Amino acid sequence: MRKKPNQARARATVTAILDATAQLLAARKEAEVTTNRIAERAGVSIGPLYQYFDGRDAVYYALARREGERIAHQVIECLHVPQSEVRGERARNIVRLLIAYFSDTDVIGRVAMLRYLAGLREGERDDVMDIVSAEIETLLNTSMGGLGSLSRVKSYILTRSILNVVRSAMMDDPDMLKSREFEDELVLLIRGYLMASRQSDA
Amino acid sequence: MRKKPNQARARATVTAILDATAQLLAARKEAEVTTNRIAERAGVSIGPLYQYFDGRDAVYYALARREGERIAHQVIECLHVPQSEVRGERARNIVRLLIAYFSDTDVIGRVAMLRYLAGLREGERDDVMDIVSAEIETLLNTSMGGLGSLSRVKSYILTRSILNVVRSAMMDDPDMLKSREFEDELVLLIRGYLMASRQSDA
DNA sequence: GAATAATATGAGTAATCCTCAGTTTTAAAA
DNA sequence: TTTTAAAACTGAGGATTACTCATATTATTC
Repeated sequence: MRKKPNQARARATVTAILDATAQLLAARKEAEVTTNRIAERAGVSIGPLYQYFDGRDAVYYALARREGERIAHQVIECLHVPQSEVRGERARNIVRLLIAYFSDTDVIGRVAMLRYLAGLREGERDDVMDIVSAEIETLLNTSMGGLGSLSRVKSYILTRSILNVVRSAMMDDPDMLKSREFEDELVLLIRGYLMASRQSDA
Repeated sequence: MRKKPNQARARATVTAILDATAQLLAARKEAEVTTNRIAERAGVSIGPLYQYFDGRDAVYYALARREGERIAHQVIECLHVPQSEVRGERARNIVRLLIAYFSDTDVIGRVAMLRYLAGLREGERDDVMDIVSAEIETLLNTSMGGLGSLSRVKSYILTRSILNVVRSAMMDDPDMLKSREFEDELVLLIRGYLMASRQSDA
C-alpha cells in the first residue's frame, strides 16, 4: 500500500474501493474491471485509488488478503475447539470449511483470490498463511499427544497442500469439489501425512 | 488460440513469440512486458501476435502450457521406469524432478507458469495435468500390486497437492524448497496418503 | 504461371493507466 | 471560535498500451 489512510474518511475510502472491486469481479469479466470503474462504483474519484494502491493488481492483492484473513480466522477458530469435543473430526471440520468457502465463488473476488494464492506479486511475503501455519504448529505440538511434533516445514506442507488442492478443484471441477468423496480424500491426505510423520520419527 | 498456424513460417512465428515472452518475463518485471515488445523481440510485427493469440494473457497461458507439457512428459517418463529398479524411490524421483524444475526460476516464464497453475483463464480446462493424473492412475492401478487402486479423485489430489506445494514454496521460500527436509516431507506426504488409502479400503 | 489462400506489416485508433495542480475536508493549535 | 496546516479528494488530460485493419508479401494450388 502506497500511503496509509489515517483519518476515518480515508479508511472508509479504502474499504469502499475493496468492496467495489469484489462486486465488479463477481459480476464482470476480469478484463472489464478497470481502475476508473472501481473508483466510480466506490463513489470516489480515481485519485485516491492511486494514493492508496500501486495499481489495479495491488487492489486485487489487498482484497484477497482481506479475504484470506477472514478465512484464516475461521480456521484458527476450528483449531481451538477442544479436541475432546470433536474426537478426531477436527481435520474434517477444517476441510469442510475450506470447501464451503471455495464453493461460494461469487462472494469473493475470485480472480483476486487466485492471484493472492498464486503469490503473483513480486517480493512480498505472505504472512497471513504463516499465521495459520504457526497456529497449527503450536497447537499440534502442545495440546495433542501422540501425533508427533510438527516442524515448520511440516505445517507449511500441510496447510498449503490442502488449501491449494481445494483452490485448484474450484477452477478445474467445481462438482468434484462439492462431492463427499473429495472431502473424504482430503481428510485422508491429512491423516496419512500425520501418521506417516509419526512413524518416521520412531 | 485465435487462428491455427498452418504453414511452417507461421508455426515458427508462434514459437518465436513464446520464446520472446519467456525471455522478457525472465529478464524484466511483468508490467514492463508489453505485446509490442514481445513482437519486437520475436522479430515480427504486432499483427501476427493478435492473429494467433487473444491477447497478452493468452500468450502467457500458451507459454506456460508448453512448459507444463514438458515437465509432464518428464514426470511420465519417471513413472514408466520399472518399479523393481527404483524400489520405492519413484515418489522421491518425481519430487526431486519438480523441485529442480521450480528451483530454476529464470528459465521458465515464472509469471506465466503461475497464471497457468492458478487456472486464471476463465472457462478453459487444463488437460495437460489431466494427462499426468490419468497416467498415474493407470500405472498405479495396473502395475503396482498392494497399493490399492487410485480413483480419479485420488490421483487428482495426489498430483495437485505435490505440484502446488512446490509452486507455493518457490514463491514463499526458495531456500526451504531446496532443502533436504522439504524433499523428505513431500515424499512422506505421498507415502502417507497412499498408505492411508490402502488402510481405508480394507 | 495465374489465381488463390495464408501470413506479415505497421500506422493509427481506442482504451486504460496514472499523474498532479487545484479544491475541499478534517484535525490541531492558538 | 478562528486560524493554520495537514490530510484527503477531484477530475481533466498526458502517457502508455492494447488492439485493428487496409495493404503488402509470401506460399500453395491447379
